[in-house]
Amino acid sequence: MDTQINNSEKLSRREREKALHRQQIMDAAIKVFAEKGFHAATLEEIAQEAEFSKGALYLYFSNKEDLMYSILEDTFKVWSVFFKDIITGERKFREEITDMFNSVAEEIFKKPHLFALLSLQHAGFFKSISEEKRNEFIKKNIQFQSNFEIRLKKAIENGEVRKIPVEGITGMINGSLFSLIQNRWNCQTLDELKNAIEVFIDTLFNGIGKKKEVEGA
Amino acid sequence: MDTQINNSEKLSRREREKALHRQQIMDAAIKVFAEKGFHAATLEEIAQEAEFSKGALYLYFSNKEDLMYSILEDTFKVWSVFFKDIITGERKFREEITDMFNSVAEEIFKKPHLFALLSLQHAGFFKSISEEKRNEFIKKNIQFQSNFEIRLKKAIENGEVRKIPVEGITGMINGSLFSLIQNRWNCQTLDELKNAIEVFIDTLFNGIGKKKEVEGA
Amino acid sequence: MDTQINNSEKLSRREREKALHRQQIMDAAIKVFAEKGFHAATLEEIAQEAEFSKGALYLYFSNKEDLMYSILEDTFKVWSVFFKDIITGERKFREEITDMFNSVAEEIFKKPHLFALLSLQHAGFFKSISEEKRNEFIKKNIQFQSNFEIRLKKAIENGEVRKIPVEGITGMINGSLFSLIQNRWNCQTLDELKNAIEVFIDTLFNGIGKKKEVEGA
Amino acid sequence: MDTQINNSEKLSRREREKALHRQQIMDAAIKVFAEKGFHAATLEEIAQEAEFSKGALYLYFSNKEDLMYSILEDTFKVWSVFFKDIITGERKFREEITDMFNSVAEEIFKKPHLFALLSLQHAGFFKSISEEKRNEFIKKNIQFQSNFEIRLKKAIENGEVRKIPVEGITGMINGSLFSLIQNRWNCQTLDELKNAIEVFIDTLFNGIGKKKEVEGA
DNA sequence: CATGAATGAGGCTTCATTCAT
DNA sequence: GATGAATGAAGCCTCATTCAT
Repeated sequence: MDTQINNSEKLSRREREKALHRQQIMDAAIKVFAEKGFHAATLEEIAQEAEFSKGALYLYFSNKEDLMYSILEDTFKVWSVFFKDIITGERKFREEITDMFNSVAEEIFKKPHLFALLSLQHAGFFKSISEEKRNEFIKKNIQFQSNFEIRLKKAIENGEVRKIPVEGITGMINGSLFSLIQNRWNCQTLDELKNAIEVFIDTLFNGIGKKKEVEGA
Repeated sequence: MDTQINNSEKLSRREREKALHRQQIMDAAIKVFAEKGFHAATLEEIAQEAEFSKGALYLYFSNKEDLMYSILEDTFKVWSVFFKDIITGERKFREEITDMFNSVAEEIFKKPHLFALLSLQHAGFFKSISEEKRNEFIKKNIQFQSNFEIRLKKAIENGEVRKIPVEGITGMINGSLFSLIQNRWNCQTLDELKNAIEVFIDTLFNGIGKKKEVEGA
Repeated sequence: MDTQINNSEKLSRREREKALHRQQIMDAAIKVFAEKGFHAATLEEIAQEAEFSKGALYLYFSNKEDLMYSILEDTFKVWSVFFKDIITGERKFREEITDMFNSVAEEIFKKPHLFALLSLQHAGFFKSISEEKRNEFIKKNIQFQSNFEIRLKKAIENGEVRKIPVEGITGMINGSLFSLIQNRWNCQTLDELKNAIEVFIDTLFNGIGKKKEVEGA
Repeated sequence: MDTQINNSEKLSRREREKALHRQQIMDAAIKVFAEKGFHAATLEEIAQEAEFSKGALYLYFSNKEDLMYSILEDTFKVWSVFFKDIITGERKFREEITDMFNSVAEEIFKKPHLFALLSLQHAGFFKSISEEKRNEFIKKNIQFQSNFEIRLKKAIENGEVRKIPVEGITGMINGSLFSLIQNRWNCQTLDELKNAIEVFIDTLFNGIGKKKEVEGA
C-alpha cells in the first residue's frame, strides 16, 4: 500500500525530472509536428525547441514514431476521461452534447498546437506508423465512437431525440466536431465560437427547415 | 479546312501521348500520395506505379511539389465546374444540396484514391508548398465557400431555410461533407451511403429533436 | 587520281552537309564548354546552341568526350600548321617570335570562345578523358615544345640569343604565351595588346635590368 | 590564470578536433579536386580519401561549393601573408622577386596537390561558384596584382629596373609564375627547379639578347 | 537523317539513429 | 543523464545515352 502511494504520488526527484523532461519534449514535438507535419519535422528542430540535444530524445522515446505515438496516446487518454466525464448519460442529451462542444472549444483555445497537430495528422499520421500500433489506435477510437452511439440510442429511447438511424447522424456530429477542431469554424475568439456552437446545437435539434415556425403557429 | 479544325481540336499523336502519360503519372501519384502522404511517398514508388522510370517524371513535372500541385489544381478545376453545375440557385435548396452530397458520394466511389488524397492532404500538404502557390489555392477555396454562403442566404430569403446565422451552419455542412469524403461515413456501398445521405438531409432540415412529432400532433 | 580529286575537293552534297553540321555542332560546343566547363556543360545546351536535337549529336560524335576531343584535335591541327608557317627558322628569331605572339593575339580576338575553352580546359579536361587519348595528346604537345626548343637552340648557335639553358627560358615564354591566351594580359583591344607584345619582346631580349643604358654610355 | 590564456590560445579538445577534421577533409578535397576537377570529383571520393562518411562532410561544410570555396579562401589567406612578408619593398627588387619564386618553388614541392588544384581551377572553378563569391575573390586578387605593380614601380623609380611600362612586364612575370605552379617548368627536383629560377631571373633582368656581351666589351 | 521521349546510373543532400565521451 | 559528432541509408534530381518513330 505504501508503495501504491509512492507510485502514484511520491516520485523520486529523478523520476519527477524524467517525467518533466519527457513532457517538455512532447510539447516541443507537438508544436513542430503541427507546423511541419510528421515527416517534414526533424528531430533536430524538435530538440532545439525543447532545448535538449538530439541524442536526449532517445533517452525518452525509442524513435521518432514512438514520440508521435506517445503524443497521440497521451492525448487520447486525456480525451477519454474528458468525454467520460461529460457524456455520462446522467444529464439531458442536449446539455451533454452542448457541453462537449463547448469543452472542446475551450481546449482548442488552450492548446492550439495540439489541435493543429490532431487535425493535420488525423489521417496522415496513420499512414506512417506500424500496422500494429495503428490497429491499437483504431480499436480505441471505435470504442469511443460506439460509446457515443450508445449514448445517442439512449437519447432516442428517452425520447430526447426523434427516431432516426444513428449511423446517419454520427457522421454529421463527428464531421462537425472535426471541422471545429480543424478551423474553429473560422472564429477568432472563444466567445464568437461559443455563439456559433449555440446556433449549431439549435440547428442540430431543430433543423434548418422552415417548418418549425409554422408548427409554432 | 479540315486541318484548321484539327489544329484546335485534334492534337498530334505526340501531343496526345504526352497528355496521356502525364495523366497516367498523375493517377499513379494520386494513389501513392493517398497511401503514404506527400512526404513519405517516393518518386521511385510513383514511377513504378505509373510504369515509367523515375527520370520520366521530370519530363512532365518539374519536381515532386509540382506534381502534387498539378493534381490539386486539376482536381480543383473539375470540382469548380462540378459545383457550379449543381448549386445553380435555380432549383430548391434542399434538392440542390441533396444532389451535391449524392454527387460527391458517387465520385468517392469512382475515384477513391483521389478522395483519400484530398482528405489526407487537406491540411498537411499546404505545409510543404511555396507561400505563393498556397495563397493561390486559398483564394480559390474562399471563393467556393463564399459562393455556398450566397446560395444559403438566398435560401433563407426564399423561405426555404429558417432564419439562422449562415456562419453557424456552414461549419456543420462543410464538416459533414468533409467527413463524408474522409471516411464515407463508414459506409461500404454506394447504396448504403445514399441512404445515409437521405437521413442526413432529413436531419439537417428537421433536426434531431423530438418536437417535430409533437408539432405534428 | 580522279577519286583523289574527289576526296579532297568534290564532296557530295551529303558529305558537304555532314561536314558543315559537324562543324556547327563543334562551334556550339566550343561556346558552351568555354562558358561552363566540360562537366558542367550539358549536351542539351550544346544541341540548342547548335540548333539540333540532342540525338543528332550522336550522329556526328560518338559521345561527349569524343566531341571535346574532336575540338581539341581540330584546333591542334590548325595550330600545328599555324606555328610551322611562322616558326620556320628562316627569318630572325626575334621576328619569328614577335610574329608568333602577334598572330596568337589576332586569333584570340577572332575566336574568343575557343581561347576561353583552351585556357579553361588546358589542364582540367585531361583529367576526364581516357588514358589513351590523353597520351596521344601529350605526345603531340611534346613534339611542339621540342620543335620550339630546337628553334631556340638554333638561335643560340646563330648568336641571335645569348648562351643560356633553354629549359630555363622555355617556361618563361610558354607561361607568357599561356597567360596571353588566358587573359589577353588584360588588354581590351587588339592594338593595346600589340603594344604590350612589343614591350614584352623588348623586355625578353633586353631584360628589365638597368645595365643596358649603362652599357650604352 | 592558465585558463584565461587557454581561452584565447587553447581550444577545447572538441574544438581542436573539429578544426583538425575540417582540415583533414579539406586536404582530401584538395587532392581529389586536383585529380578530377571540381565537377568530376565526387563527395563520395573525397569522403573516402578523408576517411569520413559522406554525411560528415556536411558537418563541416554546407555543400560541395562551400568546400571548394573554403579551400581557396584558406589558401588565399596563407598566400597573402606569404607575399606580404617577402615583397616588402625593403630589400632589393631582384632579391625579393628571386625569393618569391624560390619560396613558391618550395611550397610546390611541399603541397603538390594544392598547386595542381590551383592550376587546374584557376579559371575553371570560377564558372561554378555564385556571382557574389566570385566577385569577392576577384576583388582580393586585383588587390594582390596592384600591390605587385606598386612594388615594380618603386623599383623603376629606384633605378633597379629600367623604365618600361609595368603592364607589359606584369603579364610576363605572372605568366611565368603561373606556368611554374602548373608544371614546375618540367623540373623533377627542387634543386633542378631552383637552378631554373636562377636562369630565369638572370634572363628576366638581362634579357635573352646577345647585346649584353657586346656591352661588356 | 533527325527527333525527343525514355531510361537509369550516379551525384548531392538530408536526417533518423548510434555511440564515445 | 546529456551531448553532438559520425554514420549511412534513402530521397530528389540531373543528364549522357539509347531507340522507336
